Amino acid sequence: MTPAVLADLVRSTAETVLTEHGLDTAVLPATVTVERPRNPEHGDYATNVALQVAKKAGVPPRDLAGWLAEALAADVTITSAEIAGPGFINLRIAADAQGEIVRQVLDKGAGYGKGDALTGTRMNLEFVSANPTGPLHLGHSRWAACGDALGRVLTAAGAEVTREYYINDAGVQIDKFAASLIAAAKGEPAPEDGYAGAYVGDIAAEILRREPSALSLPDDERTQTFRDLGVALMLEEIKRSLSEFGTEFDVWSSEKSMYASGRVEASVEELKQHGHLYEADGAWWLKSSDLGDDKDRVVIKSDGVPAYIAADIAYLLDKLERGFDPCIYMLGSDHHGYIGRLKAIASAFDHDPAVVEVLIGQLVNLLRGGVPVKMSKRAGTMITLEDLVEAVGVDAARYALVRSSHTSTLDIDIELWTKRTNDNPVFYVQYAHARLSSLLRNASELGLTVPDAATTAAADLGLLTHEREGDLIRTIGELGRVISTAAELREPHRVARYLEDLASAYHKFYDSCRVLPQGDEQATGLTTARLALCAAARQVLANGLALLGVSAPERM
RNA sequence: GCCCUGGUAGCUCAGCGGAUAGAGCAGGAGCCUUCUAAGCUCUUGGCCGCAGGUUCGAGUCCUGCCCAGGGCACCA
Repeated sequence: MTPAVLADLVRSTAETVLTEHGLDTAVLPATVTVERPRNPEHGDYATNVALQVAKKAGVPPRDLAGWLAEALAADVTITSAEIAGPGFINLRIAADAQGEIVRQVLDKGAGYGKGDALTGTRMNLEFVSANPTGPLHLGHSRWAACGDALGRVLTAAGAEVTREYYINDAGVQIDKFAASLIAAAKGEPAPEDGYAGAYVGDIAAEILRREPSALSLPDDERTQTFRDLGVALMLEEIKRSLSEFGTEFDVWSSEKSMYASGRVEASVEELKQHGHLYEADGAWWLKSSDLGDDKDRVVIKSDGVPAYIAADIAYLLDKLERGFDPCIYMLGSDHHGYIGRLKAIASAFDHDPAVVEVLIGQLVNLLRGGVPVKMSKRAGTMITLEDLVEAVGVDAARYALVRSSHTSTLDIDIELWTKRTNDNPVFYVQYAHARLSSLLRNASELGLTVPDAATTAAADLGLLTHEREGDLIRTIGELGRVISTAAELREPHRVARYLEDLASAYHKFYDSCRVLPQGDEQATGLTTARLALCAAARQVLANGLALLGVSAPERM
């Protein structure tokens, strides 16, 4: 009896009950809420459906709850159904019915937890998109971890996801970068407004290694060489950092290519023809204030050069033409002003502005023992992704970044995330997986059969009646809902929190339920059932960690 | 001035309108001849920033205010 099956049972029972009392079944929601109560005394599951529909149905909630409870209690899978409070129904599930959750995990394996809530949606997920003018810093790291995890979660919920990185390889910042590289190559200090940091010197040196005569080229060619090689090398390094961080992209889009391919010109022309652009003070403006934005935006500057937004327009149109809905942008809080203009652009192309979905991430601070870490060897003042990974490792870095809601600022304390105790959530969760792996290895060494998809039928899961067993099974049963909720709300941190609950449920089970026989004891049916539960718990931990891109170690 | 995001235990943070608001850490007291003690158990600790409103029911939704961070370019 999975939560979804239980919800269906409650709904269909409610339908029957309403009909029997001559009431309209249309008042029932499409899916009724069945949740695990915080207080275990309130049962295994509880439903508030009577409270929800009583008013619409025109009956007192407790009366409706009473009828429903009586009908539910008649089902063989339900051992008790009691009315509580204003009209909740608290349910207890028969152990063998509940054991079906374990069977389902073993049956589906790595696929357990996947759903179809988002099946049929083609999503574009753009994240990181850091300028190729410097290494990835902490803010980018947050998006690398959250974006990657969100991509995995959305995919698990059935969406078709394209992960995309937009390379700002055109414009003024790139020119400044090139100028900084040239200065560094000459051994001169960085120009004002240029890029400092040790990496500039490294890249300049690499350019000179590849093109020893680069400095003596004519000005135009020299700038061109340093710009192109510099961007290529920086991008290479960014890609390597991301790859080592376990974050992969499907599509790398280039701002420069938006111009080269004529997309910028074409999309601007299209806006003109639709009457969304007007000329004033020698510039072309997008009439975005008519489309929900705060103000109008200059698209073509009075000197005839397209403004930055021109490429954004071309790029969004490109995404829309590729058929994505929604187009998700993960941006730092300093870019929240983008929301209005991006939605305005979508509107200008006759799309629902809701096609543009912007997630705004707050800052990340790095601390050591409560003291802010300030300097980075590499980037001068910024702390880089590689600094973070060097300090705590990939698993802890990813987990720390994805564990909290991206809407709140985040403090990551190096001291905490390198601890090997349960202060450190990633170790707590990984330890549960390692502990389970060890237990299952020991079972095999004892010659015991650990139930799998093929042999699960032999296990009598109705023997799992201990409170801690039930709690662990029901927690395992939540993965599907956690994934669909995390996907729909775009909140991958829910997966991490869930894993901590699951690890806790497992550790508590482990503490009070002996699995393997000791001494001269013989394995019993309970041994087999508990091994099945352990195999399922391990699978679910592994599935959840995979969604976060964090490893599930066999040993620690 | 306008916009965005926070404000929940000493600290770091959960909490998709539900019951007596949670976890970890920190403080206090316990549990290893036995499957990994990187674990578990008990315990101390709350005007959920403030004030109204909607609701059978508000930490959660709405309005106003206070505080903190960020943003409001013919920059990218």
